[in-house]
Amino acid sequence: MHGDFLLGKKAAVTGKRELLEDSVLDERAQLVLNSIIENYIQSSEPIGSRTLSKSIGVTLSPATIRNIMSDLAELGFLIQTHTSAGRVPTDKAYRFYVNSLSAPSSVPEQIKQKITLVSTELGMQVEGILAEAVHMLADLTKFACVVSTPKASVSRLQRIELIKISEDRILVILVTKAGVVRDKIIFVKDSHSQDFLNSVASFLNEKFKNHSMQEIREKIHQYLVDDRNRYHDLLAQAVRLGKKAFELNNPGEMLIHGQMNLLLDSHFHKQSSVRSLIDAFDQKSEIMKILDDSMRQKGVHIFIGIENDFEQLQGCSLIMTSYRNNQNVLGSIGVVGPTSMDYKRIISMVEYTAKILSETITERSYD
Amino acid sequence: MHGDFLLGKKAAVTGKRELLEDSVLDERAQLVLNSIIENYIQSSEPIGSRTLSKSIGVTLSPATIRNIMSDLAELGFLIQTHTSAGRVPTDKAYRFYVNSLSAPSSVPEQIKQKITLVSTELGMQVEGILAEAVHMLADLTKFACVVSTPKASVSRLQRIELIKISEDRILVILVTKAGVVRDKIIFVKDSHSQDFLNSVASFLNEKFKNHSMQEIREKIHQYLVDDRNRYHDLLAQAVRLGKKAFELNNPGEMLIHGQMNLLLDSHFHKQSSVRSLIDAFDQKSEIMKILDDSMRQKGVHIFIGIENDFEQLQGCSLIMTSYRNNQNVLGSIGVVGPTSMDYKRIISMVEYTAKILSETITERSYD
DNA sequence: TATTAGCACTACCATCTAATGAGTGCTAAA
DNA sequence: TTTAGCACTCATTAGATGGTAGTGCTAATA
Repeated sequence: MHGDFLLGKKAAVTGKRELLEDSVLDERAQLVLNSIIENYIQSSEPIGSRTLSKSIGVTLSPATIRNIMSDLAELGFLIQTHTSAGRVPTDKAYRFYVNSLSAPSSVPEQIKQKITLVSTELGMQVEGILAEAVHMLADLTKFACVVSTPKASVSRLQRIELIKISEDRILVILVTKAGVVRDKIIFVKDSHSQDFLNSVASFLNEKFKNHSMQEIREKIHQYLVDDRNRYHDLLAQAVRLGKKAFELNNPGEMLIHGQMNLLLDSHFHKQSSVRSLIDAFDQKSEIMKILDDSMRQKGVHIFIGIENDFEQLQGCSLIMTSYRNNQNVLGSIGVVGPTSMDYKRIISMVEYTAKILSETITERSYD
Repeated sequence: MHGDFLLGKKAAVTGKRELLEDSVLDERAQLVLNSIIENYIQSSEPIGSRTLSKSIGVTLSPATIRNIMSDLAELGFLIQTHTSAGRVPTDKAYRFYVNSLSAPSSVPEQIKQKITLVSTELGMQVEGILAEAVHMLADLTKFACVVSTPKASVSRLQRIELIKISEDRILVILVTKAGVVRDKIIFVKDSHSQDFLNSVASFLNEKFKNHSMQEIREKIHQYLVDDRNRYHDLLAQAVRLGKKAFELNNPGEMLIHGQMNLLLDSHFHKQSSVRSLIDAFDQKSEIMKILDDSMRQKGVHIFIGIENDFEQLQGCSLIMTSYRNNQNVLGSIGVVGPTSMDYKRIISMVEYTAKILSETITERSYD
């Protein structure tokens, strides 16, 4: 009865025990737990036995529910903020809830209409489309939203240009099939004429067009370990410049939007873990790592609270998935929100947005 | 005795009346006013007569100070939040205060050491340097910080590349002397071979290198209004493609950092004008306009609260100045903070940062 | 045996009250 | 012109209070 969604790292490790406990929960306990979670997602207020007894479908007296709740609390699914308060779901409860979602619910037609990327019409590049997507998803979910720009290493070369900037600097421009333009400067010892650079560039273009950056790096490495003297000067130079040009040095970028939404969110507003979240966003690298990881496997990835390796994110949940063109997985997009978010809704939105994003980028790829 | 800083728009309009009132304030009143302002900048709490009587250098009894305060309130320099509270400076008071700052105070050596841009070392491009600058300034001031990327229109062409993407799409890459790489896609009716595009590009490069985008647009316009038939086919095509390629369409970008700082700032925390500020940042266009404006005139530009044309910014103050390379003014950088910010300190920091930024970018310009 | 009703108990929350204190304005004296 | 003194205002704080939503436990019930 488990869902399609992959487990977060921590959850995956403790998978067996959870399974065990899942089966320990009888049907009624599951009903109560899910009901509490859904109520809490709506209201952000602790749920009491009386409230639940009314809102739940089946007729169960508050007392009965209290007993069940007490059991659930003992199993670690619920906690009380204080003695006489209602119960609140734990991260473990959310994990249980998410796993029990059988299929990703479809996005309501009304929302679907809002998820469209219009920037296609303008002569907009990939980065512009990503910016629009991240903007839209943040507005729609009212949480923070992140997207990683296409990894250079996986995408294929469309064209390389070498432009002489000064005696010792060359501007390298890489255009990938995915529609991303990357530029960087390399430093050289010997001065080259622009004409020479043009020859080198056209050599590299001829040789490496349509190859992935990864492949190109490997091939160049090959050339270099081969006895260099066999090649004439142009080739040797081309290879040497090429090595520098294709070195991956930019760690990949990431766009964020909607951090402010989190600050205004009632749930974060109460518990003031905001500060650490802000730091997490400023630091970027950790979130980048998570985005990278979720590129590697298919499907939607969910990290709930404590499951996050990065401590400062342990107060919230992340929902991530990858986007692609027709050739490669390019990057990932996702949402950062409170652990008490409406998983069903957000998951479907992230999924659908990634789908639309993939389609849009595929259209604009240079193939 | 007025300072070097330009007045904000509103203030410039009402300049005469202010001058009049300035002279109405006798020396003692000025002392009291400045003292209140500086106290308030420190504490963010309304200042009472007794407190002031102690902290002020001269010996003046609370009663006397009360009389002076009462006058200042009548002139619109102070307000009370409620009957029995101390006095708080108005925007008008800040304007008076800022105008009375004789010279920009120098940045403490300790801070100067923190204001350095290290990204130069890496093969980092202009945008990276700007990102670092905005980051640093935000961290230093603990407010929000904005910077506009170099305007394409003012900077000079280093090189243009045309790359065939598909039958009807051409990727245009513009490299400017300022070190900015811009790319965009243009759509064409007739298909061209890459060889043909190369000829066109080399023609445009030869013809327009070192000219500003503005000039280039004008020249192309000239060609077009001349009788086209006089030119042979290549030229005609080149001009037509050039027109599209050099059309300015990207409205200019802007980088923001440190919005979060504002949310945590005690002063904004109290009065909840935060929401509108967030909107202002999301909307970008209005802030962009202010950045643009402050490119046009030299010096530091200060907009205090109500002086801002954009309503949602009327709860805060902006301090802006331009940065440049050795050829042109490229863009501007500045800080957005509460009206009760420490103007002296912030102004000097913005100024110094802009200076360092200009130097760094000049070093990296392609001349 | 599982469920439910009843009851005592707990802790939060909003409301009220009174006391405190920082501040003002005004008037009269120096 | 400056200052001291006094009455007054209003925000803030601390206690006290009643109400409410919740729990756990026990005994009765189906």
